[in-house]
Amino acid sequence: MPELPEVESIRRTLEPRLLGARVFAAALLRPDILSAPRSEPHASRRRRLLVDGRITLLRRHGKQLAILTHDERACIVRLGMSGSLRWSPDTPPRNPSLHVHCVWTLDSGRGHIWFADPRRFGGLTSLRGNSLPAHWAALGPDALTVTGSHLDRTLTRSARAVKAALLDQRVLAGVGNIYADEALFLAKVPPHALCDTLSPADWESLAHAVRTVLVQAVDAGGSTLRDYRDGEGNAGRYQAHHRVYGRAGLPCPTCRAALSSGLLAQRMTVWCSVCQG
DNA sequence: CTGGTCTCCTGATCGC
DNA sequence: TGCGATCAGGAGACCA
Repeated sequence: MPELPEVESIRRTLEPRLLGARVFAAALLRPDILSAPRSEPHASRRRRLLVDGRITLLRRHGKQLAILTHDERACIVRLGMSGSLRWSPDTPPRNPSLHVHCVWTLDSGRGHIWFADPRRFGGLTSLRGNSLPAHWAALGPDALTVTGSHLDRTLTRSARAVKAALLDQRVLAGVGNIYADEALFLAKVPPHALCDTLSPADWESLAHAVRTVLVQAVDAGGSTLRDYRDGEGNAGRYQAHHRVYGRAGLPCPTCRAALSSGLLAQRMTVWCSVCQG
Protein backbone atom coordinates (compact mmCIF):
# COMPACT_ATOMS: atom_id res chain seq x y z
CA MET A 1 0.00 0.00 0.00
CA PRO A 2 2.12 2.84 -1.28
CA GLU A 3 2.14 5.99 0.83
CA LEU A 4 4.51 8.94 0.55
CA PRO A 5 7.77 7.05 1.33
CA GLU A 6 7.00 4.32 -1.18
CA VAL A 7 6.06 6.79 -3.92
CA GLU A 8 9.18 8.85 -3.22
CA SER A 9 11.30 5.69 -3.44
CA ILE A 10 9.72 4.90 -6.80
CA ARG A 11 10.36 8.47 -7.96
CA ARG A 12 14.03 8.30 -6.97
CA THR A 13 14.66 4.94 -8.60
CA LEU A 14 12.87 5.86 -11.84
CA GLU A 15 14.33 9.33 -12.26
CA PRO A 16 17.74 8.31 -13.63
CA ARG A 17 16.08 5.87 -16.02
CA LEU A 18 13.58 8.37 -17.39
CA LEU A 19 15.12 11.84 -17.44
CA GLY A 20 15.91 12.88 -20.99
CA ALA A 21 14.31 9.79 -22.49
CA ARG A 22 11.78 10.14 -25.30
CA VAL A 23 8.51 8.20 -25.08
CA PHE A 24 8.45 6.09 -28.23
CA ALA A 25 5.11 4.35 -27.68
CA ALA A 26 2.47 3.62 -25.07
CA ALA A 27 0.15 0.63 -24.86
CA LEU A 28 -2.95 1.15 -22.74
CA LEU A 29 -4.23 -2.32 -22.01
CA ARG A 30 -7.12 -1.17 -19.80
CA PRO A 31 -8.44 2.12 -21.13
CA ASP A 32 -10.71 2.83 -18.14
CA ILE A 33 -7.76 3.47 -15.82
CA LEU A 34 -6.92 6.69 -17.73
CA SER A 35 -8.86 9.79 -16.71
CA ALA A 36 -8.61 13.55 -17.18
CA PRO A 37 -9.84 16.55 -15.18
CA ARG A 38 -13.16 17.95 -16.42
CA SER A 39 -11.49 21.23 -17.27
CA GLU A 40 -9.01 19.72 -19.72
CA PRO A 41 -9.76 19.68 -23.45
CA HIS A 42 -9.91 16.34 -25.18
CA ALA A 43 -6.65 15.06 -26.54
CA SER A 44 -5.69 11.88 -28.32
CA ARG A 45 -4.68 8.90 -26.27
CA ARG A 46 -1.14 9.14 -27.65
CA ARG A 47 -0.91 12.76 -26.52
CA ARG A 48 -2.34 11.96 -23.13
CA LEU A 49 0.15 9.13 -22.60
CA LEU A 50 3.11 11.39 -23.45
CA VAL A 51 4.04 9.69 -26.74
CA ASP A 52 6.78 11.69 -28.56
CA GLY A 53 7.47 13.69 -25.40
CA ARG A 54 10.91 13.95 -23.86
CA ILE A 55 10.71 13.37 -20.09
CA THR A 56 12.07 16.36 -18.20
CA LEU A 57 10.92 15.83 -14.63
CA LEU A 58 9.38 13.40 -12.16
CA ARG A 59 7.47 15.28 -9.49
CA ARG A 60 5.73 13.95 -6.41
CA HIS A 61 3.11 15.53 -4.18
CA GLY A 62 1.85 13.32 -1.37
CA LYS A 63 1.13 9.93 -2.88
CA GLN A 64 0.84 11.21 -6.46
CA LEU A 65 3.66 10.99 -8.98
CA ALA A 66 3.69 13.09 -12.14
CA ILE A 67 5.76 12.46 -15.26
CA LEU A 68 6.33 15.71 -17.19
CA THR A 69 7.54 16.22 -20.75
CA HIS A 70 9.38 19.03 -22.57
CA ASP A 71 6.17 20.09 -24.33
CA GLU A 72 4.15 20.75 -21.18
CA ARG A 73 2.30 17.49 -20.86
CA ALA A 74 1.86 15.64 -17.58
CA CYS A 75 0.69 12.18 -16.61
CA ILE A 76 -0.12 11.60 -12.96
CA VAL A 77 0.23 8.10 -11.59
CA ARG A 78 -1.86 7.24 -8.53
CA LEU A 79 -0.98 3.84 -7.11
CA GLY A 80 -4.04 3.31 -4.93
CA MET A 81 -3.34 0.42 -2.63
CA SER A 82 -1.97 -2.25 -4.94
CA GLY A 83 -0.45 -0.19 -7.75
CA SER A 84 3.15 -0.33 -8.94
CA LEU A 85 5.23 1.60 -11.44
CA ARG A 86 8.30 -0.24 -12.63
CA TRP A 87 11.14 0.13 -15.07
CA SER A 88 12.61 -2.85 -16.87
CA PRO A 89 14.93 -3.28 -19.86
CA ASP A 90 12.35 -5.50 -21.54
CA THR A 91 8.55 -5.49 -21.76
CA PRO A 92 6.90 -6.78 -18.57
CA PRO A 93 6.09 -10.49 -18.26
CA ARG A 94 2.76 -11.42 -19.88
CA ASN A 95 1.44 -12.81 -16.63
CA PRO A 96 -2.26 -11.88 -16.30
CA SER A 97 -2.05 -11.90 -12.51
CA LEU A 98 0.33 -8.92 -12.69
CA HIS A 99 -2.57 -6.81 -14.03
CA VAL A 100 -0.37 -4.57 -16.16
CA HIS A 101 -2.57 -1.76 -17.47
CA CYS A 102 -0.12 0.49 -19.30
CA VAL A 103 3.34 -0.02 -20.84
CA TRP A 104 5.50 2.85 -22.10
CA THR A 105 8.41 2.14 -24.43
CA LEU A 106 11.33 4.57 -24.30
CA ASP A 107 13.43 5.13 -27.38
CA SER A 108 17.14 4.41 -27.95
CA GLY A 109 16.89 1.14 -26.06
CA ARG A 110 16.22 2.88 -22.78
CA GLY A 111 13.75 0.22 -21.78
CA HIS A 112 10.15 0.25 -20.61
CA ILE A 113 8.05 1.53 -17.75
CA TRP A 114 4.84 -0.18 -16.77
CA PHE A 115 1.91 0.53 -14.50
CA ALA A 116 0.24 -2.44 -12.85
CA ASP A 117 -2.60 -2.42 -10.34
CA PRO A 118 -4.51 -5.61 -9.48
CA ARG A 119 -7.15 -3.93 -7.33
CA ARG A 120 -7.51 -0.95 -9.63
CA PHE A 121 -7.90 1.62 -6.86
CA GLY A 122 -5.19 3.58 -8.65
CA GLY A 123 -5.01 5.00 -12.16
CA LEU A 124 -3.51 7.55 -14.54
CA THR A 125 -4.62 11.15 -14.97
CA SER A 126 -3.49 13.16 -17.99
CA LEU A 127 -3.39 16.93 -17.88
CA ARG A 128 -1.45 19.93 -19.15
CA GLY A 129 1.83 20.38 -17.32
CA ASN A 130 1.03 23.96 -16.45
CA SER A 131 -2.20 22.94 -14.71
CA LEU A 132 -0.38 20.58 -12.34
CA PRO A 133 0.10 23.22 -9.59
CA ALA A 134 -3.61 24.04 -9.58
CA HIS A 135 -4.47 20.34 -9.62
CA TRP A 136 -2.29 19.72 -6.59
CA ALA A 137 -3.50 22.85 -4.81
CA ALA A 138 -6.65 20.87 -3.99
CA LEU A 139 -4.44 18.71 -1.77
CA GLY A 140 -2.90 19.81 1.50
CA PRO A 141 0.84 20.47 1.80
CA ASP A 142 3.17 17.57 1.19
CA ALA A 143 3.45 15.68 4.47
CA LEU A 144 7.27 15.90 4.47
CA THR A 145 6.93 19.67 4.96
CA VAL A 146 3.81 19.85 7.16
CA THR A 147 3.97 22.20 10.14
CA GLY A 148 2.21 22.25 13.48
CA SER A 149 0.71 25.63 12.77
CA HIS A 150 -0.81 24.36 9.52
CA LEU A 151 -2.45 21.42 11.31
CA ASP A 152 -3.59 23.66 14.16
CA ARG A 153 -5.05 26.25 11.79
CA THR A 154 -6.77 23.65 9.59
CA LEU A 155 -8.13 21.30 12.23
CA THR A 156 -8.53 23.19 15.49
CA ARG A 157 -12.31 23.56 15.00
CA SER A 158 -12.84 20.07 13.57
CA ALA A 159 -14.77 17.46 15.54
CA ARG A 160 -13.24 14.51 13.71
CA ALA A 161 -10.92 11.91 15.17
CA VAL A 162 -7.32 13.02 14.60
CA LYS A 163 -6.44 9.86 12.66
CA ALA A 164 -9.29 10.45 10.20
CA ALA A 165 -7.92 13.97 9.64
CA LEU A 166 -4.37 12.69 9.04
CA LEU A 167 -5.70 10.36 6.34
CA ASP A 168 -7.52 13.23 4.58
CA GLN A 169 -5.35 14.23 1.61
CA ARG A 170 -6.97 17.69 1.54
CA VAL A 171 -5.49 18.35 4.99
CA LEU A 172 -2.02 17.02 4.28
CA ALA A 173 -0.87 14.89 1.36
CA GLY A 174 0.97 11.62 1.67
CA VAL A 175 -0.05 9.92 4.93
CA GLY A 176 -1.90 6.60 4.73
CA ASN A 177 -2.88 4.01 7.29
CA ILE A 178 0.61 2.78 8.20
CA TYR A 179 2.30 6.12 8.76
CA ALA A 180 -0.75 7.65 10.47
CA ASP A 181 -0.55 5.05 13.23
CA GLU A 182 3.24 5.33 13.42
CA ALA A 183 3.16 9.13 13.69
CA LEU A 184 0.40 9.13 16.32
CA PHE A 185 2.41 6.68 18.40
CA LEU A 186 5.57 8.77 18.10
CA ALA A 187 3.65 11.92 19.10
CA LYS A 188 1.92 10.08 21.98
CA VAL A 189 -1.50 11.17 20.70
CA PRO A 190 -4.39 8.65 20.79
CA PRO A 191 -5.84 8.09 17.29
CA HIS A 192 -9.43 8.65 18.44
CA ALA A 193 -8.69 12.02 20.10
CA LEU A 194 -10.94 14.69 18.61
CA CYS A 195 -9.11 17.42 16.72
CA ASP A 196 -10.80 20.26 18.63
CA THR A 197 -9.40 18.93 21.91
CA LEU A 198 -5.74 19.11 20.83
CA SER A 199 -3.42 21.96 21.84
CA PRO A 200 -0.99 23.85 19.60
CA ALA A 201 1.77 21.86 21.31
CA ASP A 202 0.02 18.61 20.35
CA TRP A 203 -0.16 19.71 16.70
CA GLU A 204 3.49 20.71 16.80
CA SER A 205 4.53 17.34 18.12
CA LEU A 206 2.26 15.54 15.66
CA ALA A 207 3.66 17.46 12.67
CA HIS A 208 7.16 16.68 13.90
CA ALA A 209 6.28 13.00 14.27
CA VAL A 210 4.78 12.86 10.76
CA ARG A 211 7.92 14.36 9.23
CA THR A 212 10.23 12.16 11.32
CA VAL A 213 8.51 8.91 10.49
CA LEU A 214 8.30 9.74 6.79
CA VAL A 215 11.96 10.77 6.54
CA GLN A 216 13.00 7.54 8.28
CA ALA A 217 10.79 5.50 5.96
CA VAL A 218 12.11 7.24 2.82
CA ASP A 219 15.66 6.54 4.00
CA ALA A 220 14.74 2.86 4.38
CA GLY A 221 13.20 2.69 0.90
CA GLY A 222 9.61 2.48 2.21
CA SER A 223 7.72 -0.46 3.74
CA THR A 224 7.13 -3.74 1.94
CA LEU A 225 4.29 -5.66 3.55
CA ARG A 226 3.50 -7.90 0.61
CA ASP A 227 3.71 -6.45 -2.88
CA TYR A 228 5.40 -3.08 -2.77
CA ARG A 229 8.55 -2.70 -4.88
CA ASP A 230 10.39 0.44 -5.97
CA GLY A 231 10.93 1.36 -9.64
CA GLU A 232 13.79 -1.14 -9.92
CA GLY A 233 11.94 -3.99 -8.21
CA ASN A 234 13.61 -3.70 -4.79
CA ALA A 235 11.64 -4.24 -1.58
CA GLY A 236 11.58 -1.60 1.17
CA ARG A 237 13.12 -2.13 4.61
CA TYR A 238 11.09 0.12 6.91
CA GLN A 239 8.55 -2.59 7.85
CA ALA A 240 11.13 -3.93 10.30
CA HIS A 241 10.92 -0.60 12.15
CA HIS A 242 7.14 -0.34 12.48
CA ARG A 243 6.36 0.41 16.10
CA VAL A 244 2.62 -0.25 16.08
CA TYR A 245 1.25 -0.96 12.57
CA GLY A 246 0.48 -4.67 12.20
CA ARG A 247 1.48 -5.34 15.83
CA ALA A 248 -1.93 -5.55 17.55
CA GLY A 249 -1.67 -7.48 20.82
CA LEU A 250 2.15 -7.46 20.77
CA PRO A 251 4.11 -5.52 23.40
CA CYS A 252 4.43 -1.76 23.05
CA PRO A 253 8.06 -1.01 22.09
CA THR A 254 8.16 1.63 24.84
CA CYS A 255 6.22 0.24 27.82
CA ARG A 256 5.66 -3.43 26.86
CA ALA A 257 1.90 -3.25 27.47
CA ALA A 258 -0.14 -5.14 24.84
CA LEU A 259 -0.97 -2.83 21.93
CA SER A 260 -4.66 -2.08 21.43
CA SER A 261 -6.43 -2.32 18.09
CA GLY A 262 -9.78 -1.46 16.57
CA LEU A 263 -11.49 0.03 13.56
CA LEU A 264 -11.31 3.80 13.14
CA ALA A 265 -12.43 5.63 9.99
CA GLN A 266 -12.89 2.16 8.42
CA ARG A 267 -9.19 1.42 8.90
CA MET A 268 -7.43 -1.06 11.14
CA THR A 269 -5.85 1.05 13.85
CA VAL A 270 -3.20 0.05 16.39
CA TRP A 271 -2.07 2.15 19.34
CA CYS A 272 -0.71 1.91 22.90
CA SER A 273 -3.43 2.82 25.37
CA VAL A 274 -0.75 3.50 28.01
CA CYS A 275 1.75 5.64 26.06
CA GLN A 276 -0.92 7.36 23.97
CA GLY A 277 -3.19 7.86 26.97
C1' DC B 1 -20.57 22.57 5.26
C1' DT B 2 -19.26 18.56 8.14
C1' DG B 3 -18.46 14.02 9.30
C1' DG B 4 -19.65 9.21 8.86
C1' DT B 5 -20.51 5.22 5.85
C1' DC B 6 -20.55 2.73 1.53
C1' DT B 7 -18.35 1.13 -2.61
C1' DC B 8 -15.07 -0.26 -5.89
C1' DC B 9 -11.54 -4.61 -6.69
C1' DT B 10 -8.53 -8.85 -6.25
C1' DG B 11 -5.50 -11.90 -3.76
C1' DA B 12 -4.26 -13.82 0.58
C1' DT B 13 -5.81 -16.06 4.43
C1' DC B 14 -8.99 -18.34 7.58
C1' DG B 15 -12.39 -21.69 9.20
C1' DC B 16 -15.04 -25.65 8.50
C1' DT C 1 -7.81 -30.74 0.17
C1' DG C 2 -11.28 -27.62 -1.16
C1' DC C 3 -14.16 -23.92 -1.06
C1' DG C 4 -16.76 -20.09 0.48
C1' DA C 5 -16.39 -16.15 3.69
C1' DT C 6 -13.66 -12.50 5.30
C1' DC C 7 -10.29 -8.92 5.24
C1' DA C 8 -7.20 -5.23 3.52
C1' DG C 9 -7.62 -0.21 2.13
C1' DG C 10 -7.32 5.05 -1.10
C1' DA C 11 -10.46 8.02 -2.38
C1' DG C 12 -14.68 9.53 -4.31
C1' DA C 13 -19.85 9.02 -3.94
C1' DC C 14 -23.43 9.48 -1.09
C1' DC C 15 -26.27 10.59 2.93
C1' DA C 16 -27.94 12.65 7.40
